[in-house]
Amino acid sequence: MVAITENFEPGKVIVAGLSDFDIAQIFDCGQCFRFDPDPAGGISGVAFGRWVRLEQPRPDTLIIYGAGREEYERVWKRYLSLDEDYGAIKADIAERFAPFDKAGIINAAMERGGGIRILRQDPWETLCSFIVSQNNNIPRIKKIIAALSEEYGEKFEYKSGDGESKTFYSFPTAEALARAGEEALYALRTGFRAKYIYDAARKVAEGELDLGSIAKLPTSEAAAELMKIKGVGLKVASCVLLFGFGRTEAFPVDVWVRRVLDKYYPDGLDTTALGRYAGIAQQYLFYYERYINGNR
DNA sequence: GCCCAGGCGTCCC
DNA sequence: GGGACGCATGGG
Repeated sequence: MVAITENFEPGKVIVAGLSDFDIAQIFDCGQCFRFDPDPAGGISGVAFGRWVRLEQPRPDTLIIYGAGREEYERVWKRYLSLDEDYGAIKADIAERFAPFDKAGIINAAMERGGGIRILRQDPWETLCSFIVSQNNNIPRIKKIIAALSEEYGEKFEYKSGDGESKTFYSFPTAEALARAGEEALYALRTGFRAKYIYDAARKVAEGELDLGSIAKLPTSEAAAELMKIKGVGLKVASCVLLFGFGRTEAFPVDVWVRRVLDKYYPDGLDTTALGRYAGIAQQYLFYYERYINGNR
């Protein structure tokens, strides 16, 4: 069911009629590193240089603090994939998996992580985030992304009508990171990834790689372009395509998904036959194995 | 202390 | 094309 927006106030948006939507799952399933539980309630964070706090008082209702109606329609609706019919998407996934999945693992995964939505994040930020993610753990990935933003992003002050205020930083541009230089990036405890972040920043800043053009390429060609960056292999490229370019067919295989494939699909799962929502299915499986079966 | 993390580049077969 | 290994750092 597509979201129905029933009430808007300045600086606050209420979205009702939701299904297949759970902010806790969306922001704690390893796709986004800039949102965290907020002391005032719910979850808050930064995207596209804007700060918002999200609350979900009931399963079918979302409150967005820090955005007005126009901004919701232009930014957050798309970011949160509230313009997608996840009921239909799940039905498509179940059908595609049926030949491979006698045990019904995908159905269990869709049950447990049923509120996940694939965010449509900024491609550049997503690229840097998943470069940082390699051989790294999520708390530390978050710390590094925050450090990059505080050091080289733009500083903003958010103030609501009722006294809520927040200082936040946008994610730095490619130009800003290229200007900073590799050594400065290394100084932020990025480790061996500093040269990778720098290479990405330099290529994008100098126009050697145009993310806008990549957005128009077929998925496999787009992946090949992204993999020209040092430190970007198939897995990182797939994550960037899925979480940053809205390519829901991209199917990242990391250690957890590898485990899922070996464990539940020993006879093989043809990941190229899973359709245009394969990446969303991948995210249900990732969440299921890591957060439900795994011990974190 | 130890193992491991949403991998990748490099070397070697 | 595939398997072993090193990599910076810090979370659990």
